[in-house]
Amino acid sequence: MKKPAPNLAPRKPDYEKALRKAGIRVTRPRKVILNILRETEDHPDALEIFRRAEQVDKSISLSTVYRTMKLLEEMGAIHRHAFEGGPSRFEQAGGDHHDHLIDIETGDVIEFRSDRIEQLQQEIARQLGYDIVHHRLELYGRRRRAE
Amino acid sequence: MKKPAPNLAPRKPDYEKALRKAGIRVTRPRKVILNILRETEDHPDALEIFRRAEQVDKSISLSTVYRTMKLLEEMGAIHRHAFEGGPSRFEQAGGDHHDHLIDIETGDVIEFRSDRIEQLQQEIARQLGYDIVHHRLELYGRRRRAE
DNA sequence: AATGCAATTGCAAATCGTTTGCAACTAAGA
DNA sequence: TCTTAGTTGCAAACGATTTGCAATTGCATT
Ligand SMILES: [Mn+2]
Ligand SMILES: [Mn+2]
Ligand SMILES: [Zn+2]
Ligand SMILES: [Zn+2]
Repeated sequence: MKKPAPNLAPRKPDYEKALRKAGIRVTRPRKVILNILRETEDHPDALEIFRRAEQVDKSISLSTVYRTMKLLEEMGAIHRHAFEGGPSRFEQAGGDHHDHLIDIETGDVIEFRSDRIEQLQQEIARQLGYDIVHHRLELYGRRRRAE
Repeated sequence: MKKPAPNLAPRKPDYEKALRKAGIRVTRPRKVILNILRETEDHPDALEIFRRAEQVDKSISLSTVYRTMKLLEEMGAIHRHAFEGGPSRFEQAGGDHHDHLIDIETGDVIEFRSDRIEQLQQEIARQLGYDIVHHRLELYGRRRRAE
């Protein structure tokens, strides 16, 4: 008797299945990196992913992390963010689209979504004779002092 | 409706006066670079500014261009844009605030302004408990094919 | 299970845009 | 003119990322 997997938690896409489907080998380093990405809730950079990967498999190299990130990005499995001043940071794709507010003091990244803004962007591009392929909206701010 | 065309074209501020006022020396290389920035209508990168500067003064170095750009940025005289995939590009400050649409095929940069979006950003940040210090809105698109 | 081979790896070296150390030069006030 | 701190050009250093290459490995094939 097979038990249907409970599907309550936020969606955790099966990257390995996607890789195989794309004819890409599922190697040990990729498994490790994939697991890290599946579990993480934040926006780690390549070095941070590398550090977490090391703890699982001492032999993984930073090059492979970079190569894997690029591969996953091209597959559409992750998004790359080039926030001001720092290295690229990643997050798994698959969730709803959102933009980011970066706390310039702590570096914290807060996600938000505004359908109004998304729609206005569309209208602006259209008026200029363009179709938007993708966009980038980042708010850099500091916590408002409670007074 | 956003109709009235904003004054996106910057005036021609007197940078040299501003520099002297800030106790910064007005040297030959700086004069050359400043003139280029005052005249340009586009968003050149450091290398492009260097090339244009060379034509006026053969002895100028790329380092000095970079140093000058950083100086002017810190003074608030120019804005630096880190569009996707390329080196930083600059434009003189002083015009009205605007954001950019980048033609992903030609690299063209089109300026636009949406007070509605600006205001929505404010509201979003406020709701999240933040004050916006600055932001970045870039639309990447391709020209809609007229058929 | 053993074979064959292209895909993938770790490593080091290379790349790119940008910054920096330093000795020579120079703007600008006295 | 003198003085000196600010500025320069040059080359080397930089940080993030990419790449060449020989060794290794996934996996389709026997
Ligand atoms: Mn996010
Ligand atoms: Mn502009
Ligand atoms: Zn968005
Ligand atoms: Zn704006």
